[in-house]
Amino acid sequence: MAGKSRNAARSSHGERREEILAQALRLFSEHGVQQVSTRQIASAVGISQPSLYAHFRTSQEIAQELCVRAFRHLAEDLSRALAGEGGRAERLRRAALAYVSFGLDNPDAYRVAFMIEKLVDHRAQAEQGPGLAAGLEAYKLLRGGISGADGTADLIAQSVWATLHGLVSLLIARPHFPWVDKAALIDAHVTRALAGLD
Amino acid sequence: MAGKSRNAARSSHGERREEILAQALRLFSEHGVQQVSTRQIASAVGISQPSLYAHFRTSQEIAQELCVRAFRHLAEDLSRALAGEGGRAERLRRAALAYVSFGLDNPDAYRVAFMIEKLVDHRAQAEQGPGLAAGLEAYKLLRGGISGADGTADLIAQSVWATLHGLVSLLIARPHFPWVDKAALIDAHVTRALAGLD
DNA sequence: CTGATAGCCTATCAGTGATAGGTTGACCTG
DNA sequence: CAGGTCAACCTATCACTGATAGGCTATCAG
Repeated sequence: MAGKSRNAARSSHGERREEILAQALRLFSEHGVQQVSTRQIASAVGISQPSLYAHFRTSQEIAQELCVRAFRHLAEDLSRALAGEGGRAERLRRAALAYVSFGLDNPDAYRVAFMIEKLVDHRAQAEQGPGLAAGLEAYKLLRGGISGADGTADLIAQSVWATLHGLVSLLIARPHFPWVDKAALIDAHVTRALAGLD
Repeated sequence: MAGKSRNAARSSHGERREEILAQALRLFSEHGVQQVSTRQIASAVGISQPSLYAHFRTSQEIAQELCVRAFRHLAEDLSRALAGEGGRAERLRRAALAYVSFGLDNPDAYRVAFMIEKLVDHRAQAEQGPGLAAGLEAYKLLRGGISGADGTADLIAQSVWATLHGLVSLLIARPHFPWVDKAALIDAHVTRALAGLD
């Protein structure tokens, strides 16, 4: 019955943990999440590959933690946009643009949260937890900004969200598609996404 | 100059090739593309794992071939919807609904074509070829159905496409999100996607 | 029969995420 | 200071992944 609490470290104040996250973020941004191995991360940090598992239970947990932090950032952006001055339409538009900007500026986090199919099939539904939860937070803010209190707030919010997500995810996943001018596309798309919400 | 054409089989009329594709499609649907290994596919077909490489250059090529076929299917659906009877709005709506249905019915093909980041970074841009090409074909049909001939057809078409894609990809990637009634959501979303296209 | 070749096999590779179990060193308590 | 605890790290190793090398066999054209 010796100590089997080997991997139970997870001290949230660990500096090493932060260093791992920092290097992982850098490598993810450089080479894409899927192309980075645990050995690369460990090597960048200067430790052995198994040592990562003293700080994270699985390799996915690293990506997930980065994703959660990024989405906290998004939630702040949205809050700020929605709370600022201007009429409802103006604030909504600002929020929508913030959403798109966030996705394009944090493509890896965005992928982890909304574009990657986890092992959803057989595992518990809540398994994809952190990533989804962080995204849900952002969604709720959007819904709050939309709510016409007519009972269809969720339906409209989900449609608007899907509309914005569509452009972000396509621009991320297919950067070499013959897009029209991106700035004009984003502007027109956001306008169309929010049309008829009076 | 002895025969180095080991893996250069690729006889497009091979029955084995078809059998491999059929088993791969089944396994992909059951377990998800990412969770299926070449050994599983080979085992299901009844051959050894390396034998797959006599019919396909890489494992991705299998998924890509399935994806191309699925998108040929989508192009047919869209053509049929756009060519049928009814006014422009009615035909467009039918096409949009066909697009969404296709995505939800062929989530794996859809993922391969539009949701997965290939090794885009360092490789040639055209590397992601077949999947993108097949999807492009479908996009062109959509653009053709929209074209108001006012020069902004591409911008509008890309926005509409992104709008539809957004819902499809979110429903695929996040099946456990607390969605409102899906039929109602799809209906409302398509309506919003096509609003103001007169 | 001869030679080419399509299709398959076994053996093997490097690289992947993950686990097992031992070693070190800082810290706190008696 | 002695002894215990424990976080953090190591090496060795696992099962599995996609992919390659090279040899065997059956079929078919000449």
